[in-house]
Amino acid sequence: MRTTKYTRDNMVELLRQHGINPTHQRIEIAHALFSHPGHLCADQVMGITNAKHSETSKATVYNTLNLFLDKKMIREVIVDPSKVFYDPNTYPHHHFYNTATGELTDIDVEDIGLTGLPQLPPGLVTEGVDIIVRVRPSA
Amino acid sequence: MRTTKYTRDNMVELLRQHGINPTHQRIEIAHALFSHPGHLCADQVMGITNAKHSETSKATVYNTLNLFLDKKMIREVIVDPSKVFYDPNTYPHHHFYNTATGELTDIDVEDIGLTGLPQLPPGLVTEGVDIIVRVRPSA
DNA sequence: GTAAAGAATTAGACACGGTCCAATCCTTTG
DNA sequence: CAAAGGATTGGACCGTGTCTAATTCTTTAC
Ligand SMILES: [Mn+2]
Ligand SMILES: [Mn+2]
Ligand SMILES: [Zn+2]
Ligand SMILES: [Zn+2]
Repeated sequence: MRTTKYTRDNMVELLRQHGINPTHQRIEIAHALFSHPGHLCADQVMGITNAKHSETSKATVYNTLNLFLDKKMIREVIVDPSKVFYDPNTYPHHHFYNTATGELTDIDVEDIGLTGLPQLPPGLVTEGVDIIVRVRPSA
Repeated sequence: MRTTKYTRDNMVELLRQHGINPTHQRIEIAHALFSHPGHLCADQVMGITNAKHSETSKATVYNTLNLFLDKKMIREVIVDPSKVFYDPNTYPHHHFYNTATGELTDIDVEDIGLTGLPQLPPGLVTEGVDIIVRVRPSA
């Protein structure tokens, strides 16, 4: 569990740790992602970032999210055919996905045991394993 | 393992079994899905269906795929943020996803052991569990 | 401090998967 | 055959995401 305060200063630090030049917009976007409980889509990031003063364009939001992904400062979660979710938690973990509300919830990887994955064909390596438990309201 | 021959007649049968009125277009689309080794996207379905004589519109392709999903004659696989894959294999199974080529490969569910999923919050039921192993060429 | 170079941001056009709609066509039934 | 309901259709439309050329901001060089 992370217990850091998500101040602008800490965001600058975090960006530098990932080799990213901290600009106004990048700091704001990082802050939006890390200070909100996980799993925002680009749209929401833009909304939060521009809530007070509109200062970050759509192009920059996407540029920046893709830069963060590239530098592995965040990861993406693909569960909805119509949009990507961005996840500030890069520690290995899995997800519940509420298909009714669109809500994503983390599942700690410690709890999970996964066995019996077949051997990979030669010439391939595993990039990651995603487990998605699709859930919905019971009645 | 299914060993059926995917004749038009068998497609008609299959459609009826799922309570779907078998029309020309639906038979062709079902045939495209079931006679090709799994995991086509809408685009490919349309290409195959219209390969000889163009006779099925984009609207009908999407209508029909969504109808098949509704009736659980096929399932969808969401791994690529830009398009949905349609899977004629509705028997529970998981997937390798080659992020370089976009190729999807089935993993038999028999082989897999998965333990330690946390209790669901009350009022929720599990719809399904998807395990996606993302792989890429090794060097 | 100023000028030039490089990095980042921007508006808006664009691409593309997917949905919607009103018009047409097909099939069934009486 | 006529009427009704079901299915299909072209094309407009929508939302996410990318691209581009112009602008602005930051860094470096003098
Ligand atoms: Mn992307
Ligand atoms: Mn869909
Ligand atoms: Zn997460
Ligand atoms: Zn499959």
